[in-house]
Amino acid sequence: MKSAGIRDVAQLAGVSVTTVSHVLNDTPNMRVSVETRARVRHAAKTLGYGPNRMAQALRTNRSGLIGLLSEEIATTPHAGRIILGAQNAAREHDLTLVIINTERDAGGTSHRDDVQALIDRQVDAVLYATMYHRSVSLPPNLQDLPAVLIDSTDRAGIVPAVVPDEVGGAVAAVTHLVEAGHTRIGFLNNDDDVPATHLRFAGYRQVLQAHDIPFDEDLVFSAPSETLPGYGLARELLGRSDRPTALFCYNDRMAMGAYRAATELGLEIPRDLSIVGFDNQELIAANLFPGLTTVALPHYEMGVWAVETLVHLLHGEAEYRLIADKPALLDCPLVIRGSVAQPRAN
Amino acid sequence: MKSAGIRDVAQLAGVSVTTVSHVLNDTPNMRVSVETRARVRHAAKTLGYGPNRMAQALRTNRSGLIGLLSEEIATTPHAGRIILGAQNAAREHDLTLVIINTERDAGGTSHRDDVQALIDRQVDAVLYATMYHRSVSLPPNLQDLPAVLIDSTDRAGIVPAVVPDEVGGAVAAVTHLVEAGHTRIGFLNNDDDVPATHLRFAGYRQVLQAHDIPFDEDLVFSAPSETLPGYGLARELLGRSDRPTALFCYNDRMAMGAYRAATELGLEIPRDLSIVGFDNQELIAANLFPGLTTVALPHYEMGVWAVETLVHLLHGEAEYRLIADKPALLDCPLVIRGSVAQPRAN
DNA sequence: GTGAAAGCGCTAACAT
DNA sequence: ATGTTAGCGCTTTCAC
Repeated sequence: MKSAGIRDVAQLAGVSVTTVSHVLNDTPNMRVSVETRARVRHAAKTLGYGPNRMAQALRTNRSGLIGLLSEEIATTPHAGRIILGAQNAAREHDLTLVIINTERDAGGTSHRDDVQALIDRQVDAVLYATMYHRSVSLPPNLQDLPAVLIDSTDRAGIVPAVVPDEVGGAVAAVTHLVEAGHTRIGFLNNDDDVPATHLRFAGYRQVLQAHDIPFDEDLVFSAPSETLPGYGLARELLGRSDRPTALFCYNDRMAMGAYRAATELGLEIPRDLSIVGFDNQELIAANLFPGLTTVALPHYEMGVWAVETLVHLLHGEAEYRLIADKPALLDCPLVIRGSVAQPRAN
Repeated sequence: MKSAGIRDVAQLAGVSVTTVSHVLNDTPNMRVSVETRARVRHAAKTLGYGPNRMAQALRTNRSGLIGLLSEEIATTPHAGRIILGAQNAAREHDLTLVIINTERDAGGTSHRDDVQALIDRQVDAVLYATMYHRSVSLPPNLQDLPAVLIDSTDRAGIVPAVVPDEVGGAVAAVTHLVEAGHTRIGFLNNDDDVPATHLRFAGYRQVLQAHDIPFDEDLVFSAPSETLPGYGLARELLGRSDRPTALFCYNDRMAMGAYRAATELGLEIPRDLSIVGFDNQELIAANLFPGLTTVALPHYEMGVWAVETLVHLLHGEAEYRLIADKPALLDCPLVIRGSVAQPRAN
């Protein structure tokens, strides 16, 4: 049994397909009597009618599909949260998400081809998500379509973008430490030249300054943002006689390294050393002991924001064209677990 | 400028739309001269022609969309790997993946509704993925469509399914330990009544038996498969005077707990204690020190397998209807890092 | 307040 | 070897 079509509904309701279409689409200023509407709605429900999206798409030239071009879906749970947010928001607007994975930093025309694949599939718009916050130059054919960037900014400043409020997150983290009573706060930073490196550092300095704590450059170390380098840095920093009482780490992996260093040095967390991380990677943060207090990245929220913005763009709301100017900043909330306490009285 | 249609190509090539359609679709036993074909192809390329998928779908009643219904996309990286595999395989067959997230164990008709949402969107088939290996009963409306289960089996045995070869993975893990010289091997098992619990245990016993190592039930402990319970179990098992020289852990999180227990007891891994995990959660396994030797779950491969099977199903290849009988088992390879060594000579 | 009919871009049965 | 044409299921203009 093939599923019901609009004419089946029309027939059952004893009206024309036109009327059915009007009623079911709530066509603005249609003129259909209340009883007729009820009859049509009832007939549709009885038959379990749902419109054929392909026919609709063909006719209206709107597929209802939105493409999500994402880097490295597989590597981190972050992509999952973006997808989830985007997909939930899409459903609200009766849009469907189609996903294409793309290589990071793939050479040549790879991204161009991925965008093309999406265009070939008649997507109405595209979401372009990178796996860490950075500045990108977009494939030229992305210009043909409404688009929104997630977790990166358009080098050319044309496409609206949404990124985490890195500074705000770092401020929240370091403030938390300061409010617990710490004044000697080490910072284990990333050494890549990416926005997060500079912005989290800026947040760190900002808090010190706000609390009149002198900035001490001997407390700031940089290395690749992995567990092992984090460990190495922490060993060094914590081995000193004037060791800091707290550590702010660029990310949870570095914090994991710091945990190990602390353990080896006989420092108990949080009694002897407070630590806060960044990224809120559940697998790490929730499974360390004690649980790592860290800053969450708003991946879910960025997914939602991006779809909402796309919807506005699709509706042609002019003001949204302008928001490309400045990327939207989304809150990075602090997630408190058990790795922060007052510094030990000396 | 709206994109070229088939008649533009026809006009440019000086042929009819039929011919263009035949040529571009490589329609079986069409009769078109070689020169004409070339002319058509060239015209298509010149115009940058790509068929309108919506029109195609409407006409052929095949959308080229396949729905992936996945639980908890956001929670683990596992979903990402399934998506990636499925998406790569889909692209090979010119299929597009549309993703819907669904709640785990959602009550009532929720899964039914999710499947319906996919059907409403004219997907040709659906992939149904759960986040851990188990047996499920499927929403009734899934029967209307070709479907394949990923990481779970159909209680009713109707739908083809693919799951990890848990026994094989456990065998590989424990064999690795035995071959390193261990004979007292503890097992930290999950205490949930899920297939993996029983199958990994079966693999463990199987290896012991194959090597004439007597099974000692005092070496097997169960608890929820989290870090903290893993820690507790390991403390207990390793605190004994006749402690095992190696631990096989149900998953990497429990192994992470075991690492902590070992550290606290002054046991150095792998010198004093060898550990093997399961799941290969990179974030944990690669970031522990030393790196955790563990067993990888074939999520990517299951995604690929599922799409390939779906394609066969869609082509109506009868034999594939039968494979629902027995779920396909995919290899769980051992990933060797640094947590296994010979037992220390006494 | 309602309906007839054109047509979105394509495929495929049927002519020629 | 190539062309004509109906029609997929819907929206929308226009007529009544």
